[in-house]
Amino acid sequence: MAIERYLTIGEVARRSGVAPSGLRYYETLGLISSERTTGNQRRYERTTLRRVAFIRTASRVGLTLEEIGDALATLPEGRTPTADDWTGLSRSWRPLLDARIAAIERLRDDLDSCIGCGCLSLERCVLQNPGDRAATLGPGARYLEGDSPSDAARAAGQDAT
Amino acid sequence: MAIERYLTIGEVARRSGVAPSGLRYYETLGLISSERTTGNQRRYERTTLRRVAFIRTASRVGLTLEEIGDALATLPEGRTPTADDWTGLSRSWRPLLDARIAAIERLRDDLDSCIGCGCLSLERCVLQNPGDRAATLGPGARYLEGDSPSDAARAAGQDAT
DNA sequence: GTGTAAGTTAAACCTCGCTTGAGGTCAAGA
DNA sequence: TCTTGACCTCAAGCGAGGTTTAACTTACAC
Repeated sequence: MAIERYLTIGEVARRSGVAPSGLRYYETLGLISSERTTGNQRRYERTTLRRVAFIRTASRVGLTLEEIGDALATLPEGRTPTADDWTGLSRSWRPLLDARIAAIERLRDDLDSCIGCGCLSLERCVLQNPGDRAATLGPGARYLEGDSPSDAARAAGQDAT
Repeated sequence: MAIERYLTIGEVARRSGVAPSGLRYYETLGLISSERTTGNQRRYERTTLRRVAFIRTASRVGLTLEEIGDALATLPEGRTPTADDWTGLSRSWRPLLDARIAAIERLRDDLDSCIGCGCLSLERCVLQNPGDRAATLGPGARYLEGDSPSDAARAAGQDAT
């Protein structure tokens, strides 16, 4: 049937919106793979575009590339993933997205209630005790997940006028 | 008036959940400030706790420390911020939070619709466009985030080179 | 008055998610 | 054939958001 047209790194870059350097980086992490021409240039299968789309999508939601790699590792080796393969994988992110939405909504509502009281105090303000640390949005904020629970408990219990 | 009890960096760290190193870092960025003892040790006003709470909260939502600094700069210099000061500041984050929630919801819903077909093309299903017509529509799924200028620039650069 | 926990600085180091640069090769059109 | 642009590798750099380390000094309880 149709010729299996391989894509150059530049083509994948243009179509996926990820720079060539980014694609090479993904490859070093094992997130994508490529064939090589006799001249050592990368050639990508078309399914790579879907794979990259998935990586970008998950990345935007705040997942680390390592987590994404773990998820991608569940796709079958040695054959082109079917729609069902992708469906299962997509579905697996759903609860995570829901959790993230819920967390940020809670944050907004809490902030809303703080507008009512003007407090932002550590004693009363729910903001100081986010129920869902995993709901952090950026790489930066995630560093704080290492905070010990005792820290949070102590902070919550202290007066902070 | 009650004695104005100043707090050591350790106390602020314990109560806020931010490590001393983090507090010093915030200070270098101008997000918080401190008095010094004759022995050069930092002493914080109690309002610093609120300030730090605000910084952490905003940071969790994905704002950069620079953006947070800009917001904090609107607080009055030279006097303890009142509840009203804080209220105004909190209110100013509301649209931002709403926007973030909307973005993630959209991501989730798009992903959801893809579960139906398993494509993950998000904009135009590749499975339904065997000729990869989606490729002609420009860089991939990035539109979901609202196409930041840097993304657009990078994509454009790719096309140009 | 002394031991030690807590504080100080500057600078180096860390993770993440890439980009940039140097130095060189490959592929395709005029 | 020549030229040009796209590609290669490897190493270093960036920016955000901090932490760690080294080499001290201070504060305070006993």
